[in-house]
Amino acid sequence: MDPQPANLRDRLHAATAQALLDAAEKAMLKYGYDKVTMQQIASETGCAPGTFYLYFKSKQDLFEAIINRHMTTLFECTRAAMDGSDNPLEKIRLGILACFRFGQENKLFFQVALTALPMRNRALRVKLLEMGHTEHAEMSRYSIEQLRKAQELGLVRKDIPAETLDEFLDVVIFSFIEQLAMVDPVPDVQEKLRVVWGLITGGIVGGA
Amino acid sequence: MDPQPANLRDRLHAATAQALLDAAEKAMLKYGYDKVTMQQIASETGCAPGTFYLYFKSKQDLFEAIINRHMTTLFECTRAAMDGSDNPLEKIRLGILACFRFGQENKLFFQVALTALPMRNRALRVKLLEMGHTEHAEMSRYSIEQLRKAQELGLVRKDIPAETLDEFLDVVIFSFIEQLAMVDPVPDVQEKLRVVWGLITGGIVGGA
Amino acid sequence: MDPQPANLRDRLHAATAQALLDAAEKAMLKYGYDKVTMQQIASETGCAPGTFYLYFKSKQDLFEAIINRHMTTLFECTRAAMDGSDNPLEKIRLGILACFRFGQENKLFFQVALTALPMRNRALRVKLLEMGHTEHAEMSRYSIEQLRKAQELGLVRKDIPAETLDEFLDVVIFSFIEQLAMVDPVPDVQEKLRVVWGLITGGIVGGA
Amino acid sequence: MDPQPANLRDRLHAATAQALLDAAEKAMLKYGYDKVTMQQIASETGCAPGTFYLYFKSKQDLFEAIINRHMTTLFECTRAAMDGSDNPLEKIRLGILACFRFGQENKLFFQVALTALPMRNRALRVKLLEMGHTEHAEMSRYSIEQLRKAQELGLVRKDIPAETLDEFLDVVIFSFIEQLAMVDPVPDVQEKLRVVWGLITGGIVGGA
DNA sequence: GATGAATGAGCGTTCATTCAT
DNA sequence: GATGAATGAACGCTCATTCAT
Repeated sequence: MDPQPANLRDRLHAATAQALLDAAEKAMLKYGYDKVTMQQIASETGCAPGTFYLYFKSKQDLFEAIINRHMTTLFECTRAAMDGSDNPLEKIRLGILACFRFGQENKLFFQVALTALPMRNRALRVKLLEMGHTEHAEMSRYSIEQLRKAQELGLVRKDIPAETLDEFLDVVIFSFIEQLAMVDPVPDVQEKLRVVWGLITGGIVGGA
Repeated sequence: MDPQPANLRDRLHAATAQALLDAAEKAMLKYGYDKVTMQQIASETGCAPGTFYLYFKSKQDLFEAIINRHMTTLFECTRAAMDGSDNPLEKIRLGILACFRFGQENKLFFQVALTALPMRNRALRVKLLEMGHTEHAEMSRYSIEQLRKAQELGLVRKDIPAETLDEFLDVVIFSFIEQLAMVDPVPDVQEKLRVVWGLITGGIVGGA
Repeated sequence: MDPQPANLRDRLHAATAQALLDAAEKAMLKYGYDKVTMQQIASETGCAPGTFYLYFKSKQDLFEAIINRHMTTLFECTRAAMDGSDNPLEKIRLGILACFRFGQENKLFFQVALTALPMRNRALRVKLLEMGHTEHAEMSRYSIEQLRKAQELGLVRKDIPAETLDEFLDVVIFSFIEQLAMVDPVPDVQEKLRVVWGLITGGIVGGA
Repeated sequence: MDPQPANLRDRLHAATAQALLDAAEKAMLKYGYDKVTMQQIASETGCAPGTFYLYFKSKQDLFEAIINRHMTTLFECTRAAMDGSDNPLEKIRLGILACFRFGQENKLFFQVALTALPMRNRALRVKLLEMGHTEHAEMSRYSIEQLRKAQELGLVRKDIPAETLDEFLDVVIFSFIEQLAMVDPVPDVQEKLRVVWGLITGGIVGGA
């Protein structure tokens, strides 16, 4: 993300912040955002409560830093995956696969995020924008663009606007990520995608 | 639910509890679960904070009673709506329509519930079970039964188990209820259902 | 001060507030404003920390209530005393005597106030005005008026403006009150006044 | 005070301490004693917070060192000024003039000192003694001696003990210094002294 | 049953001070 | 000697809950 930090001091600062973030994330996961106290986080992290305030200006700020970190990564992964094909519908499929993989690899994170944020779709978008995230909006724009192209190519139905289709995708994907995050043991992601993609493309009536 | 309360005392107790619930709900809606204090709820209700503790054992309990009441109503409405047809697929469609209507008519409730509860699908189910709700499970059972019948009649694809289809429905429906709750002004429910039902049945590829 | 409180509840509330004020004052006296903590005040008062926040909105507010109470009383006593004569110079003398008496009878209060407030004269006036006190300003106005009358009657020197004379009085009186507050055992107030009045009227050169 | 520091090391130490004191003073003046934090002082000084603890054992100690420095200077100036005449009353007048000048030239310092210390007269004396200051006591002794001489020469009234007269002077002078410190723009010191000296010598009744 | 004043544990946050480097 | 990241005790304040009336 920041490949050349200005100098040694800044690099150390950033590294410590990351370490604290890792530890805080774990603690928040254990108890949930509202329930966990700064003293608990500190004591589980093995440092003093004051220490966090050298790196994050409040409990809320600490939490947002955790969210930010993952969201940025998620959007980067997804975007990279979508570049794996030129076919717009296949781009969408690859993006979803990336999201599922990410969800599976970051189960704990989602477990917290899902309980701490008003994480329903609409609310989440608003929240992310408030937190200065533009990635999600960009992501949506790109996704809608692909859907439109797919419509032009006759790969996707044209009687529903691309924006509505995107919303539908958002909803379904997000819910399945949640499922991956909450279910233990981890299900087979490829298999899961096969089913979800089947439902997304064919609905519950039309089938293979 | 309890058509014959044991005696006058119990009947009075239940009536008062309902009145308190009405008032508390309004107050919680106004400020949100975490933000509102018991003194605020009491003062808006026009009674003393202590009074609530004669009817509910904690703030959390009070909140859950509010959720319960609506959930029960929601399940009753949905079930009643599904009886409007003998065709299993049409039963599902009518059920969804009922859910949408309910969501639209109880926007405020959902706005609170969605921010106060870990309301994602899986989490919600767990929560509802913890809270002693069996309705949702029963609902699912009934819904799965209809889906299976629809599969047998060739109305619904057979390559995906009815349980998975139900989960898919759950996810999509819940998300659209959220959308109805969060969006202002209230969208046209019939039109919304047409789109969602189109996506549910036909997916994003096959069209009408 | 408030001879007919609206009703029983308000009367009880006011009485409790006064009792808490008494206790808090004692505790603040013991440790000083900055040093004393709300828990200390509470524990010395024999109540819980939260209780104070039912009557005063912050530590600062509690402190100001203590100051206000005494300042109001002080100004009332002084004013009443000044009515004891028609001669403007004698009015001034009687006012000073009242201040001294008050200072002597409220030693503890002054000991706190003098350490907690930026109690130097100028700063004090500003502070009192910020706190919504107009009494001191009114007092000054009345005092200056008397000095002007005394000047007209040839009782007081005319080469210095009445405002400057008043400032001089303020300074000297306040310092002597401090002396009375800080010295133990309590000196003879009448004797003290005799000396101070001698200095005020005659300076260090002219004598009786 | 310490004209021959034992050795180079001590001399360096003392020099550094002075430099830190200069910087800390500026920072304290900027924010006030209670408000300013050690990190602020350090960052404005351009050194690390820890550094101060090599020279001063606490924040309080640092503050007292600042006070001490000024007090010592004040007493030296005053004493020097008093040597400007052989007439004991004129000595007093010259001393007061020196105090006023000093107050005027060190407005910022007094502004801090007056809000940070329990600066009323008595309290200040006690404080200064606690801090190891003997200068003020010496000053008083010298001042009282002059007053006594003036009494013997018939220059000053004899019905009031020299100690009481000195206290009176202290009070009046201190208050006028405060006035000089708090008022902006700086008043004419000579004119101020004329008025104060008039009041000190002649009181409010006898005049020029 | 209803009250509401009182409770007090526990919160997020600050900042003078320390000590390993 | 100088550093500054880390400390952690202590702060003012909140609010779900209780219980004497």
